[in-house]
Amino acid sequence: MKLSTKGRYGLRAFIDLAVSDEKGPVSIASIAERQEISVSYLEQLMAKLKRAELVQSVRGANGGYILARPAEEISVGDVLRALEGSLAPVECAALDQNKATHCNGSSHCVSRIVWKRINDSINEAVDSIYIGELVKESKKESIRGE
Amino acid sequence: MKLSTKGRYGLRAFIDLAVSDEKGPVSIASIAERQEISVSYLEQLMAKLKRAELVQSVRGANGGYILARPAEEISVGDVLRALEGSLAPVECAALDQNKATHCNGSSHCVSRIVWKRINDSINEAVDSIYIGELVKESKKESIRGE
DNA sequence: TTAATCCCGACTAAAATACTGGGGATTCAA
DNA sequence: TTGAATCCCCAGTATTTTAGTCGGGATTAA
Repeated sequence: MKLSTKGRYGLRAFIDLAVSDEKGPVSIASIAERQEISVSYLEQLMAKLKRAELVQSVRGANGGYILARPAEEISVGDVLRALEGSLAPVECAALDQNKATHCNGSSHCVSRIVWKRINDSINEAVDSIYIGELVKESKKESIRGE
Repeated sequence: MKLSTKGRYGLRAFIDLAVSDEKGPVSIASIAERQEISVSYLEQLMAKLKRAELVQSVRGANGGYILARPAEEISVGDVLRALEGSLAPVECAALDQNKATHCNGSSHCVSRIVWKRINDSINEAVDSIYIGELVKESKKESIRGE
């Protein structure tokens, strides 16, 4: 049940970007340096975030990435799903109750009740935290000099 | 963020066992057949469940496995953790706030707030469902002939 | 025109997952 | 007392996924 480095690095990178967003485009190179992630790997992560329309890119010299929407309107769930795909612990948990194909030939799969509950609770957790909050938190800490 | 087959098959197997528990020891072979899991793979899963003292084994002919405690007292969390290890989405989420080594050299890791929240919500979900409930659900359905 | 950027696809190494197989130990029952 | 039905344990292996690397191209500000 581990989150991959896509999600882990990607969220860190996104927060980093959001913190500096107001100062204009933030380059991959600068994020990579601060967050100690390789540039080429980070490129792939940013591409996913762009495809999901969470960031916009600015090409050419002095370019970089900016948020596509205010940080207050982007949830952690948006970011993680863009990076990881569905966060469902098991495929069928994300599907509609009726359309779900039954797991094994026989009978309705009882454990699906469990997968559904886990799925819902994960989504509720990530969709209730917004990047804006994390940015605030992050700025608070850098003032304290941590 | 996917659960591995250990957790998926293992929970199914556990529920299967719990449903038949009252009729005496349930053999791996019979669970494997009903749940369409290979015998040797299932052996490994049962070994984990035994180590976690969730089931007891009865060796020899007519042997098999029985629950170590009533199904009402075993949570889905107990079973999944026995099979999968920690369900934390990221290592540090499970650690104590203070003892946690900081993720990268600099500063306190803000995204840890997120990992912690996800971790808590997963655990709350799995620890609030008991195998007993799933057994009841399962019996209900087989009566209805599903 | 050049340097700083993003962009893209292909490749690869390492790790994790999902098994398979063989032989041994126990115990019931004929 | 023997044999079949069990659990038990460990080692091997194929496949898939992850986590990256690499090389070259397109765009744009200065």
